[in-house]
Amino acid sequence: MKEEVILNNVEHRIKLTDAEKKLFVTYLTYKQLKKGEVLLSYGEICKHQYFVISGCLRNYSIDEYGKEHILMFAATDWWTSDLYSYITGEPGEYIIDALVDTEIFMIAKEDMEKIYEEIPKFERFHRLLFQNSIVNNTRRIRSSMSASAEERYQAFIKQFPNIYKEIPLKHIASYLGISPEFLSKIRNKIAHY
Amino acid sequence: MKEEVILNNVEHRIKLTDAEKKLFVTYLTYKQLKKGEVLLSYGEICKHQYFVISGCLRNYSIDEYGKEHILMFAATDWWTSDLYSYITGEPGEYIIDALVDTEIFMIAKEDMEKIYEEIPKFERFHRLLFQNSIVNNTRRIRSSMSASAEERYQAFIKQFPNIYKEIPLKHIASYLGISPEFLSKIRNKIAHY
DNA sequence: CGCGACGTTGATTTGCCTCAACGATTGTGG
DNA sequence: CCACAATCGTTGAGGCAAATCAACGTCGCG
Repeated sequence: MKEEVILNNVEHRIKLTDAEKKLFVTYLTYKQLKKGEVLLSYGEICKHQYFVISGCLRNYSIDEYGKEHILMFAATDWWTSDLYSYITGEPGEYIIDALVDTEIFMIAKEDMEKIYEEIPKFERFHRLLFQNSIVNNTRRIRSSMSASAEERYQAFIKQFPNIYKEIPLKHIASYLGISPEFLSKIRNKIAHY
Repeated sequence: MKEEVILNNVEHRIKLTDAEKKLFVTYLTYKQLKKGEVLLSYGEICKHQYFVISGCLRNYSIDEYGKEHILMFAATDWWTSDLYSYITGEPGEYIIDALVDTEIFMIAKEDMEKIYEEIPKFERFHRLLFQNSIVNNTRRIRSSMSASAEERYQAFIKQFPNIYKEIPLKHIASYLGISPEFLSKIRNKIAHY
């Protein structure tokens, strides 16, 4: 059951009664995305939190020269969103699309507010989820300041051993903040020790 | 009153009754730091959240070559901590010290847990605080990938118009992830249009 | 006063980018 | 099922942003 995946994810952080589980799943919207399909487009106001059941999403922005910069990937069992737009209600500058065929659950913001009221434990859930995000972001900021491109690539492979085999190299380069050509050279160098 | 500064900060996000305010302030520990004094040293387990009443803290790591990288500044009305160590209970890799004479409130982790129990609204408070952190981190990650050093410096001045005049240039360079020499050159260039 | 921390400036080096060309693979329409 | 296009990864030449190294002037402070 798809609902079990998301319930497991939630219950990893907070305990729910059967009644709460039942209530929670009523707020979920299931959606399938084809490879390449856009979930949130540029300038759109982000009104949902997304949970990936299977597949992989990417969350990226486009700079003034038209270059893409991937902020995060979201594979199975991950949450994603454009939190800035979601919080402020202003148009977002991030795009979310599917790198492969993907299944997700969506929760609308107004439903999320209801959930906070009806099951206050979810405040805690999100606090914990966000704490975790901050730790990851911190690690990323740190490595972008102190590590070379090669070191960052090695760290990426360690952190996402599944993702890096399944998606095009250019996306990894975009996530690492380097050019695809240069990543190719790094890879070649690593292969020859 | 110093307590008013922190209560204002909290009430900016959640409403508290007088009883709750009274209870909350009993958990606060006041502390004064001299310029250069270390609040959290390398390898220490971070057991507190820190709130700056006046002055300025910096939160930084040291890489394998001995170079410092500033993760964040915390000036008046800001919270800081080593969230990774705080959450996991493992030794931290960040150092927090005072850039100028500084006054803070500290809240111990075990007291924070009590506060969550006694005033559940604080779960919400921290969720909101952390959401905000994520938005800031996201902005920083994005700009480190798509903006030049000069652009980042300009953005820094805009974002922290007070801080940048009061602390040594080398700290700003460290925050921006560039060398002090290069920042000096950027500054010079800007001064001549 | 003299020392250490800081900011500046110039010369040189380097990590990574851009551009361009080329095979290999994948996808698509006829 | 083939032909062609599009996408992708690789490789090399040349360029640029920023680092490193070194020397020097200034200032605050013990």
